[in-house]
Amino acid sequence: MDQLITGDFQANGEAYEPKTLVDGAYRQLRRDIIEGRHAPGTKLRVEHLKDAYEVGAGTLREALALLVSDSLVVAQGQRGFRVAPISLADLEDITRTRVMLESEALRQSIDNGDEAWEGNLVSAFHLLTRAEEKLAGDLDGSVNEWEDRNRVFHETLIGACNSRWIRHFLAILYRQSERYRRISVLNRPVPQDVHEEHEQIFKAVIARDADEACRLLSGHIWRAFHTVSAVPELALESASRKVANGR
Amino acid sequence: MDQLITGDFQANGEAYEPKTLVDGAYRQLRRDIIEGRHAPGTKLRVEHLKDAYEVGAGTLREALALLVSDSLVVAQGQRGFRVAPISLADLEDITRTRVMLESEALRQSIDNGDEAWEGNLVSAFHLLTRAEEKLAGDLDGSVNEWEDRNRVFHETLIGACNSRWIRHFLAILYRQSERYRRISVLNRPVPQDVHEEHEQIFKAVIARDADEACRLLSGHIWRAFHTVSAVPELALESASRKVANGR
DNA sequence: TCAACGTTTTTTCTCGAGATTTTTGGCTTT
DNA sequence: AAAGCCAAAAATCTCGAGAAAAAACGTTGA
Repeated sequence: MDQLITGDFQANGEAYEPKTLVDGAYRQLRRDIIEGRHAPGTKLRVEHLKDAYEVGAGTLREALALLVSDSLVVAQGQRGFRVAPISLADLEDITRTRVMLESEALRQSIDNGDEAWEGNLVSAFHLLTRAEEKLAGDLDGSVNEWEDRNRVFHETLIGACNSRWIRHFLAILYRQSERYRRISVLNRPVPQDVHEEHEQIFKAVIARDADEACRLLSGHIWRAFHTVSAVPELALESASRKVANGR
Repeated sequence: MDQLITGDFQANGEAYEPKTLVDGAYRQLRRDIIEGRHAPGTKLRVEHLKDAYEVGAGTLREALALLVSDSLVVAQGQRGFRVAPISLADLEDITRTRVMLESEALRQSIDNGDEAWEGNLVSAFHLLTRAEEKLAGDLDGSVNEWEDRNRVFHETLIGACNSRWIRHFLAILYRQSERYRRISVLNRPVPQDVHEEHEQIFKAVIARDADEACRLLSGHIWRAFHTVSAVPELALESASRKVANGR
């Protein structure tokens, strides 16, 4: 299978070697936006960024256009690109929509999943558990590892869902969520309870109890929302203010 | 409010004046793909298309990148762009996902909608009815008008849904559906029953009967799926074959 | 002090040409 | 005849410079 340039999750977690400069710039930019190095609402000036990412202006423009796919960047005709703004209302919308889609996807996954899928899930859960242990041990740089494995775990949960469109939309929403979560993680580390939540979800899925699994998953996603919304509004407010100022 | 370049529906149905060449090429290309002038699976050669759309190569590339947002175009690293392929399985997935999202959206819309929204809906239904009369009269060029007004009607139905993300996803799915519908319309005109279905949905919504409205809407969308799937598979098959051939 | 206006500066948008990769087509060999 | 290989052709990808638009800034006048 060819390498398609899309925002979807990759089937395997292997390292991805960008085939073109556009693709490389696209991935770097996406990462920098999600991890907050480009603050929400700020302008993305091509002249400035092309040096930072070491590509031509046209190349960078194309990468930015691709990022519009993921709703991480918005384009305003004749006035350039800017990082998609954030707000608490938006996060609530993301959360609600994600709960709806992810519940449906999990249900389908539990229905369709074979033993190979179960195996993948066991593996993903194990790796996530290890990452959570390291996180408690407060090792530096383990946050990125946790983020990766958390993503893979959620991705694997719905991996046997046979609706490509639901998975596509969830990939977009997950990235959006990650952006908000990164902000809240700066102030407060991942709570202890999260591991227990993951474990409960894992057990319910293995037991093929769809109702219980969806109930737990919904609670899990909503709890993440409340964690972020409890963060001093400064982060969200300042972002909005930048947008209001228009620069 | 500024003009954002996104694939979402516009709030008003007014004519849109493209602000940049990229934007213009994007809209023209989108239309040509949806209406089947670029067959599913075919390669989109920049060298060839830049003349047809009268823009530079870089500009066209950027427009193509924007079309990836809508999943109407897929990019393969180092091997250019091509029109997103179609298949019956894909249409079924689109339909199922759309039913789920559109039901939820309609429910929210019925809950939230004020009288202004009701007014818009009455207007949209009236215009659609007129278009359907013309269609029965077999006037040429009325298909495009019907498509427009059908889109506006569905758009208005969920217009009072306050989830921006659901509306965003539905806009994408609607465009995909339209693509399939255009193929089936070539062989068979819009069935008579469709008008009656629209009327029933309209009445249920005005009566604020969410359950009944969703039931009717789901049936309506699924019926469209069955209409397309009844079409001689030739259109879908040939498209798939082109993809398999890789050119 | 404030508002309006015209100039300067910055930034976006666009194009054409060159380098790299993929694809095509023909040729040889088994 | 089929498979493999090499050269030619086409297409993609990339860059830098120039035109058009928007934003910033200082000046003038009330």
